[in-house]
Amino acid sequence: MAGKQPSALEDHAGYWLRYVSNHVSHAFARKVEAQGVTVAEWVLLREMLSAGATNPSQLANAVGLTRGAVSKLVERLCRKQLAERSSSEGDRRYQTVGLTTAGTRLVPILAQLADENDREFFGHLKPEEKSSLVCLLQSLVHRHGWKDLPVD
Amino acid sequence: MAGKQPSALEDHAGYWLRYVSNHVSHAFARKVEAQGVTVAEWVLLREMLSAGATNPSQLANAVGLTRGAVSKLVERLCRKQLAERSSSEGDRRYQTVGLTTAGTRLVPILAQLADENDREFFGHLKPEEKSSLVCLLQSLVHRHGWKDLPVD
DNA sequence: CCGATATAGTTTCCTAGGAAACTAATGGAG
DNA sequence: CTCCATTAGTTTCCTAGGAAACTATATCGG
Repeated sequence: MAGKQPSALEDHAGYWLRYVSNHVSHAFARKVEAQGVTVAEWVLLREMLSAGATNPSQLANAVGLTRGAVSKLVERLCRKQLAERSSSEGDRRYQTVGLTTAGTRLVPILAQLADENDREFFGHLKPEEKSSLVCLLQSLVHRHGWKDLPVD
Repeated sequence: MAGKQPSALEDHAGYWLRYVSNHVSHAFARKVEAQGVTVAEWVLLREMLSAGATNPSQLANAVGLTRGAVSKLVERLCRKQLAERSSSEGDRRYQTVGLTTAGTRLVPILAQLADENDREFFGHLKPEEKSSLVCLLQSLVHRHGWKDLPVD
């Protein structure tokens, strides 16, 4: 008798993961929206602060977006005066993108919003609960050899 | 001296959550794609199996999508012969949508793919690790009073 | 009974990002 | 040197879903 019901949505850890992740991300999106940027833009801006001036391709690689997506994203950031492109003088196929002064000033503000968001949702956890959650997630990343940083 | 660096992406639990969630969901998306459906369609199909014949609005409510999105989704499912609409005889504003025979047959297959996906990513965890993860996530859902089921 | 309001579902418009075609520039083989 | 392959970045096309306008129906107050 193969009389088992098909499993329900909530029977899967992946369901709960996505459920919570979507809510947390959405809440963060609304926070950064107040600063006029999207989550993807925040990711790129933060990456640019770490990396210094880089190429779009390296950014794409670092954040797990396609070059096409990064191209559009960089364009948006430039229009918002948060980043600027400059053509490198050597190989003329390459560009260099870097933060503007305004961009550099904005990153810490966004970082604080990220901190707040994390506190809002995970702040009530005991330190060891939170760190075991993060460790578990990191171990999954490591175990499956994921290297990129998928924004979506 | 406010000499602290702005926090990095990886400093946030939300980052790891989204990172893992995106990968797990994406892997699942590729699995169900082989059956010709999307994740959102799976969610709706599974919901329709549980709920029996319902209205689009109730579905929208149950899965946390807008009515507009559900309208399009139902249309797609009908075109794929997995669901069918019928106008209820009472209030003519209401429709009833239900699974077709093909839809009913597909759900268990998709459920199995969901099971496999969960095993692939969480199967290596000790039972108590997995259940503490799920419990933690569920407690977040409860704590923040989230009621909907956001697909995206 | 009639007009105002509310509700179910649809449609239109918009944004985001992926895939893949395309452009420009480089480098390498002959 | 020339032609071809490769690489960086852009653009076009496509899909998905949200917001809000829109249509049709129903209900309620007078």
